[in-house]
Amino acid sequence: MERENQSLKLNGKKMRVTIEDVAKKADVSITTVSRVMNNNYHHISPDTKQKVLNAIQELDYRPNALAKGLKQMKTNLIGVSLSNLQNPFWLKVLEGIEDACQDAGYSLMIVNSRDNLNNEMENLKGFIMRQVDGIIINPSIGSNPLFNSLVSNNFPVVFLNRKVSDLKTDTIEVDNLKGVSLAINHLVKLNRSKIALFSYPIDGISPRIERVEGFRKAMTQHGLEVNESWIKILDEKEDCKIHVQDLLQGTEQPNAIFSTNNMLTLEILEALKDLGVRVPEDIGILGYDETKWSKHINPALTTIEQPAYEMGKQAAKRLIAFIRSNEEKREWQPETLLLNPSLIIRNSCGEAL
Amino acid sequence: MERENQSLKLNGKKMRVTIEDVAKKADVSITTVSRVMNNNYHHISPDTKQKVLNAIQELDYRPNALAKGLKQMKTNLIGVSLSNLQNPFWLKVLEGIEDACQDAGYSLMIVNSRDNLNNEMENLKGFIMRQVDGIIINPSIGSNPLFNSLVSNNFPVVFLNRKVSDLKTDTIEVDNLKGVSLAINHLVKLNRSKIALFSYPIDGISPRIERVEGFRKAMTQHGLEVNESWIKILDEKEDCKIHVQDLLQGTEQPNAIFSTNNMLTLEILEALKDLGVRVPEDIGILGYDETKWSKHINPALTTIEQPAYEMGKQAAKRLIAFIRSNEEKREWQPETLLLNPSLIIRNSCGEAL
DNA sequence: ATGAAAGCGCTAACAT
DNA sequence: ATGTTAGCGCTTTCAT
Repeated sequence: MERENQSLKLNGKKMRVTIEDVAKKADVSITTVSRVMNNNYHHISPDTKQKVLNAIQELDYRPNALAKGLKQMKTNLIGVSLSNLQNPFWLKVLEGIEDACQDAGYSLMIVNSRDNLNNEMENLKGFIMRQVDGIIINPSIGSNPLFNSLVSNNFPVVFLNRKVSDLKTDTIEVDNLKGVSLAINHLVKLNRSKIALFSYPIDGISPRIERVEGFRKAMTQHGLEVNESWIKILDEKEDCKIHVQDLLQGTEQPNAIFSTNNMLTLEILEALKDLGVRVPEDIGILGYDETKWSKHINPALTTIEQPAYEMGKQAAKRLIAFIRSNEEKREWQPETLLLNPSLIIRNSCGEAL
Repeated sequence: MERENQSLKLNGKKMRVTIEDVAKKADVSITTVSRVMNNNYHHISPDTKQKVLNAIQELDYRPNALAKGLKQMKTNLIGVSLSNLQNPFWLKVLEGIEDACQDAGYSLMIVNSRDNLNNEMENLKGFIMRQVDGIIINPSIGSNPLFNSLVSNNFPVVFLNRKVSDLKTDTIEVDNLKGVSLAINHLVKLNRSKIALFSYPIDGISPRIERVEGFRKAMTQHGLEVNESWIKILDEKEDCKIHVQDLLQGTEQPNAIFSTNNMLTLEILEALKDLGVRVPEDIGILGYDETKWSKHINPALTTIEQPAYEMGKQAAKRLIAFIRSNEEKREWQPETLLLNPSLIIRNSCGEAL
């Protein structure tokens, strides 16, 4: 084959500069080039080092990560699989992941499974084939059979937010029971104890389970009764207005709505506005997750804040420790980290009334 | 080396199943395995094919994409570099990119340069080293010296939204002049012709330039005068309230604000609220970009919508065509695609008054 | 219809 | 201090 003009443009096609080209230019062996790049092992004379550095610069050489990864069985790539990138909460998480990974020299491969199990499986397979060093995953709906195989193979995975039953894994969660309790306490304190709850379908998703369960628990603790018909579970595609309407047509009416999801909160607010119901005069609303817009909507939203950035940061740190531990053939003990939510008080529950 | 128990778990360490393992299990050559995987070339007897398929399944084999990519000089990976993932506009774009790429069998490597030139350069270098087949980039602030080298090497790149001067490239843009004209027409029609403009720093960013220039142009066309002190340029870290205050303290006051960025709009709205200025009674506001929250803020925002999803989709399609063209050693003619914005009328400009 | 072998670009023993 | 060489796991030419 035409082993020669490798480093020339072939009819306008991109040239690829390889380590060999650098070696030739610097008049050293490729090993030497490799060594100065990774400033590895044995001392190298300042002279040759400089020669190599010059050659690299002149040729604008960039090592082929595929070759390097193939050889080293390590890619410095971390796969991040998120269930729903549209939700700004996850972008905050992502920022935490990004920062922690950048510090440690890892790049990210981010995929969006859009709460679809099939997408998630395809994405994970892609990660595996691309030989990522580890995976951070916010599981989508449904139980993914691949999780089991990953975990039992001791592959570095950290789960985010949603617990995966039966698996002993690293998981970063936010204390949902506490979050809900914060919310209900606040409402009760404001004499808004006739509380309705809105949630997207539970579908076995742990935070959703915990928020609804936590709701019952918190209500009970306050000696309050839970009106089952005030627990509204609805699909993302469903018309929220119908449920809100239904809620307001009962014999008795709630004086507060606890929305367990930030996107859902927007839907509820719109329905309320359409129906001419005033917030917070007629009904209070308390949301989950702080967002860019929380304080700008009308009225400014009282909400449970989750430490999203921190969550991402911790997940990445944990994963990287996991990866290192595997590299050094040490044992790894999975752990669950529970972060604390907090309450941001604004005006949507009638605080200023 | 212990070439044997390759496919066994080494003290809990993940096993790697290779093509060789499959070949052995199916009692064929690795070539044959490769062939059935890629159902390539020569016919293979149904018998052997089935044997191989079985072996693959039993071993849960997944080909190593690094090795494959190294050999084929092709990764089926597309790098996406965005200037600001926090802005929901870009997530919509991303969705379009995702859909188009998935259809064509490409995976994405998404990075967030956070409007920082250094990050952007590092991210691009990472793309190159990882041998992505092409890059979609929304340039961050500043001129990136790498662009030149990419483009002149005929490397498949598509630019999004921001034009890169002097380079003959594929670029997908939205017609900013038209967008601004839509906005100003609307305002004038509502007798809100004393218009102030808010923008983030121009910094040579083409859509910002065009929106401000377009503003002047549109005003002139309506025979309106541009009050220079009403053109407010401010940094993301700056306190927006000061500028709003300043605006309201002049001898003459605007009756409308045209905000050229969706994040900025939230800031302005907050400042206005803090200052006790009513929207739209005292002043109207018209924003750029439609978002999830646009209709939920108070009052519902009248805004210029950009076809974000379409933008992403077109960019990806264009890039993939570029890649294919290179693979087939055909000539490629870069083009600029100009998409159309539209006006979404709600209540923030006093439409209902 | 199937297989042997070269080689993609790199790193890491193992020389010297 | 530097070089030689054997792979990493795959695809692809060339044999058979």
